[in-house]
Amino acid sequence: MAKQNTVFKDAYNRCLKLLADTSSLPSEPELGQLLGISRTTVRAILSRFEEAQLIAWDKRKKNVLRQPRPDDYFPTEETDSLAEIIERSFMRRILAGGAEPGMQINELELAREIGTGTTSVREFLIRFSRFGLIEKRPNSHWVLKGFTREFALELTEVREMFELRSAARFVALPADHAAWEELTKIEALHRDILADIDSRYREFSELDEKFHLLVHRASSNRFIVDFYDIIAIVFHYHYQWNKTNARQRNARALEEHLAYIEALRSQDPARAEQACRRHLQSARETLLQSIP
Amino acid sequence: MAKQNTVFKDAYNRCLKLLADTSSLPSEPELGQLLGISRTTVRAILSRFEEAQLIAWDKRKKNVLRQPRPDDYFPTEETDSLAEIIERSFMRRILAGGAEPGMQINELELAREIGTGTTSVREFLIRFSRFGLIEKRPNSHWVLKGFTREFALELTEVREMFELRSAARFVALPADHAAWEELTKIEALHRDILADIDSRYREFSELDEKFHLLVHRASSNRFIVDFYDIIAIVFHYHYQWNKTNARQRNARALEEHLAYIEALRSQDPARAEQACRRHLQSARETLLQSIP
DNA sequence: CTTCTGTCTTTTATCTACAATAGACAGATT
DNA sequence: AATCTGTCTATTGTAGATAAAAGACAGAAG
Repeated sequence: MAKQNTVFKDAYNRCLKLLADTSSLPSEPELGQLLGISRTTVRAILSRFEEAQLIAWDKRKKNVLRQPRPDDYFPTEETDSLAEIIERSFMRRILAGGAEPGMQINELELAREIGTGTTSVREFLIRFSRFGLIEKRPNSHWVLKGFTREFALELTEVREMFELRSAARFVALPADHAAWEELTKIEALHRDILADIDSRYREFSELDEKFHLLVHRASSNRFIVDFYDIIAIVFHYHYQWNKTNARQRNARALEEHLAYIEALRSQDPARAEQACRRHLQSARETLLQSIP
Repeated sequence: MAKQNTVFKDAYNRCLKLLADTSSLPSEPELGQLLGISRTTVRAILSRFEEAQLIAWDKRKKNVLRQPRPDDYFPTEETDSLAEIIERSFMRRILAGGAEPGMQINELELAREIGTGTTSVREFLIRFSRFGLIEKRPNSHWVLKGFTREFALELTEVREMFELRSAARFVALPADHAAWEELTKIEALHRDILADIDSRYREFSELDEKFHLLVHRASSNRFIVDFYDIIAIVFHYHYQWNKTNARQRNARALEEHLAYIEALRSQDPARAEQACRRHLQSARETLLQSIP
């Protein structure tokens, strides 16, 4: 195989859902827009729809013949891009599995294990190296630096610098900035989850990422915003395999977020800084506690 | 060609210099250490030396037969790694040439132009993307974000945060830390260059990088240290193609560095901060002036 | 005359192949 | 006993090939 057709399969699945709601599909360019793909792929999907007797397709007419059945969908495993597969597989090895710092990482072995070519693994490692967890020895292997205490401390140090600066910018945002509206939505979600914490605490992780990213964006600084990727990925995977006290931890963070949000909304720099510091402090402690 | 033998050629050239100083070469492992290469490559070099009648090689005896001549060396163009070639070529296009923000970057075209395979170009772009100057549209081209005023402002904002923090750490370094000794050496170099500024001002660039890297290292934070790569590469290439007032600019920076170094050595946090701020301020102004 | 479709070309994502380089091991040498 | 060399194997860096996806353009349809 030269290229996985995951774009096609994923868009096909999403297009099946669109199809469930109408009696005829829109034009090819419009579908492309809607699904975020090129017309080439749109046409591939339409062809397949026709073959599967889902639509009757003649030029501009794309009439729906029947509702999609569950077995019309491609299995979800097939819709993940190779990069996602490699990322998950790799993160499991280094964050969940007992990966010792100093361990060598072998491109070929990794590729064999994941069942892909070396090129993709290599490109993943290059992209991943900016997270500071691995390092390349030229003409030789990669070295795992490990998800250690020092790593967590260095990460949180920068995070705190950046988030404090971003929070300071946030309170100075003009009243008509879209971020305020976004903040309101996020606040409401916090209250929703908190009201039903026992069954919904798992949704916190995603919300956390959204909230902090919103704050970081206020910095209008690409380096600060980009750095948040590192934080997000580390927290995402780390807590995914480390669920001790998840309910309690998330409940506390939700409360802190609410105080933080209120402080931001007050537009008082000192209050915002204080609330931000308090939350970052406890986030840091929680992270450090969970590292052996 | 599967792999360029630049490691071999570069090490060959360096080994020729070693050969000029002795009548017999050390053991293979020792040579490997000295040149930073594996024994396989050492043996390849020794074989070639033998062919070129430079040495008589029999097991442990590697007697020098004659002094190397200029034409024994490989031309320097052949000793640059592919990554270096691609980097230079690319940086010239985007920093020197009139590259408009929003311009599309095409892997295939770039590869053809440089005369290399797409894989290497692709990997370079991935590595380079962390500098915030380009961005990938998945399944499609890269977009040049451009070396604009905003870029410079965002870069310097983070730089200032990081360097202030690092300088604060520096003054707190224990007296026996190797950084102090390094600082003394760097200071001496500053004075040397300043004493003969008219003919040596071009050496500033390299010294500047060394000095600031030393300061950043005091942070003991990999993210801060790694970030300095971005600053270094941007300044390096930018001033390489932008030499207006280079002599004057460098002289001023040298003076500021000396004040900054003295402040660091005083171990007084307030003085260090002040000197650091002053220098960063003028570095920022100089950079912004040079962007249209 | 604007938007759509059919067709064609170009580029990207990925695999495979192979020379350069690194690295391992056993026997030779000091 | 320690270090070195000869030989062999494994991995990396890079090119080239190919299917998937993007994108360009002319003619068709509203």
